[in-house]
Amino acid sequence: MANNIAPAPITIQDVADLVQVSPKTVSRVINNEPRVRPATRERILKAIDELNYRPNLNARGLASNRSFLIGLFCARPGDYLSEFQAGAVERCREASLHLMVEPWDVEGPNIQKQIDTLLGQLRLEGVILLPPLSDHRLVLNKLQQAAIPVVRVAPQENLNMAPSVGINDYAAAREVTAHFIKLGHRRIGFILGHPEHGATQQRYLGFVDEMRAHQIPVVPELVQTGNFVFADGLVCAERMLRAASPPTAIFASNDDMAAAAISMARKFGLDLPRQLSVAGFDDAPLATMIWPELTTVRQPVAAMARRAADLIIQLEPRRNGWPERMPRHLFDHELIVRNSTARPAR
Amino acid sequence: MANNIAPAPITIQDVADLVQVSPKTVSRVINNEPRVRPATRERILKAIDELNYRPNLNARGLASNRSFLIGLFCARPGDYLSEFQAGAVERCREASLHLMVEPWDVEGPNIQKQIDTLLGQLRLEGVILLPPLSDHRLVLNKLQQAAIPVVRVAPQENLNMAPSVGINDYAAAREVTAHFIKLGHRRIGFILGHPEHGATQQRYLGFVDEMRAHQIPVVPELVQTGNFVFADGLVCAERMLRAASPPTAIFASNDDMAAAAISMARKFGLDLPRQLSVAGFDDAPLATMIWPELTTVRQPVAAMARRAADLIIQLEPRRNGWPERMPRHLFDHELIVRNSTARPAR
DNA sequence: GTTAAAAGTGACAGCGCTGACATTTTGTTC
DNA sequence: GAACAAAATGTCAGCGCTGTCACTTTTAAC
Repeated sequence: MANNIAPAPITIQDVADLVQVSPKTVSRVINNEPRVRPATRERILKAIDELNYRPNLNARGLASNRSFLIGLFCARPGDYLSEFQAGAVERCREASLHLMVEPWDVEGPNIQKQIDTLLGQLRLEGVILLPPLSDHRLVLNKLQQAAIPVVRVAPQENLNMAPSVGINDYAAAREVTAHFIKLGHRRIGFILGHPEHGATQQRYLGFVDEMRAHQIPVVPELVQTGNFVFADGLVCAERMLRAASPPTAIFASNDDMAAAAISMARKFGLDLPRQLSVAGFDDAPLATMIWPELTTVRQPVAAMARRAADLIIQLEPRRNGWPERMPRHLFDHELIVRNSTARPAR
Repeated sequence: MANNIAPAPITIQDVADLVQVSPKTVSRVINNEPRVRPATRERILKAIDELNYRPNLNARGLASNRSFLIGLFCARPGDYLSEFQAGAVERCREASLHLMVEPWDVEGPNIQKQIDTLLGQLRLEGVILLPPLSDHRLVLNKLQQAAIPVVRVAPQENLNMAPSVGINDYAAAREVTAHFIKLGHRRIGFILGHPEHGATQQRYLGFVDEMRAHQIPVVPELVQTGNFVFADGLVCAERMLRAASPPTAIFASNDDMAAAAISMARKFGLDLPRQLSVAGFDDAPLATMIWPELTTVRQPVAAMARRAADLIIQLEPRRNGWPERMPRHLFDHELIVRNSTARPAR
């Protein structure tokens, strides 16, 4: 194997020498500081390009006590993560930051240790918290103590601890419910998500309120709790379908569980969507991979991710303190009607 | 908002002072170097723990010209990525390294720039290449020039440029094909994956060879190329089903496309699996979320990821040069038979 | 007990950059 | 064209750690 010698790395001094200025001036250009004559800036930029100079992040970080790292904390990987990640990375790049993804074991006892290590070693410049971490008190407190900018994604409570991004889950859930009702459904089942997940409460609330608004009773038997995973959806759906008076429609808190409901309905030999309408939430890729295709709610995940990263980047410069108000950035959702929902059979 | 003062960070000097040794000795302990009296090591370890000292990565990196960063390069996020990521991160943590995920635009013209930035700025200590990047000459060359350890995941060609992890796609594909044949299928369609993706060739070869071994002709009309995505699967399946003499079975190179084949078959009003058997590859979560559930091949993705990270870590210490032989780490796959495959209708 | 080798420890410079502050240059005003 | 302010640039130390090499102590050998 060839044993290529690493070429002598180019330093800020090399650039300074070439342009005949002090390293400090080059530094100013790199960091986009003002007070550099446009002509000088031009020459330096040119030299940087010519020499193909790349500042050493370690040196930069050591001298300025930065890390150029933003964390994306999440409980477990999933589709949502992938998409979110892509959006966040993109934005980070523009600010020449880097994104590191740290899957966490939320349940485990060593979350404390994990957080200490990450904050101590990495000195992250900001952290994006995906649910259910968005509402994890311990994590939030630690982060606040360390004075690290945080953005919470789809948080449950409005803790006024950090800005957040999300959609109006409540309104979206009302829309889906209204869609069912308009089709003529009255016995509507609901599958709740993970109890600690931000969206869970809001989506359920939206469902209940819309039902109430139409004076339709919410039957306890037809409200089941899943964990946002397919397997749980199966169980929940089965319970409902076995009920003395089964639902004509099921509203699941996410697409995985909705797919499970469809799968279970098929096992019960139901004709879909005639005998059972199902709606999900998220518009995951899965939604159009099953038959019938899912009626669901689309979230602009990538846009939300970009904003989240952006907020960190914006927040970051003023190290001392959060803005007084904690803005909740709400994005527009979209009800996507496909053929998993239809008028109920007579 | 509370404006917590960042506590004065603890440095190596603090530890040294407490134990009454030189910083260098503490450094030796941190880096697991030999030539430290066990008793001294003990005392230092204790002090580190007491003070809750965390070495500053930037300083460490600057002084020793390291970065403690491993890259995971991928073309676009997906389920496979999530799972892989989790496995790799886990292993990296054990070696107190960090994983950063960099989604790349493979097609784009600026891949060159991206790579330069990443290597120049981040000075990654190693890179794991996910397909189709595993076979990307430009990327591989750059990485080799920079003398950065690389592990290729599921590579197409055995370039002898870096160790790799993967399964025996060829053998697995033969097994799936044999399964079809044993059930009594003769007209079997095949949906190829992304042409640059490592597994594509091998899987197709396995299919062809097994067909040949049974003297069953491979009908050109029934071999279609997709891109590993659902939408392409639809198109490929439609073409086959429209053929003068349509297949009784379709073998798709991955689960997404298999799901598409099922979806399309349904649109043709076929009774599944009686009138059409379908098999996929990967055992994605999707495989059990559709009906009928997919017969497919399971890869031990998480284990492969761990190994990949491990290889980087192993490779890393001896900076000068690759091992002579480029080991291909092959993992055991598993044929998972579910109900998407059955005897063909008479 | 002497001696050489090996093991253990320390002194010190410097990695590449930026913060704080000093100095020089330019622009503006009368 | 002085006098001053503002803008532009430079000087220099030091961020926290490790590499190198020098030094001291222990061990082993005779």
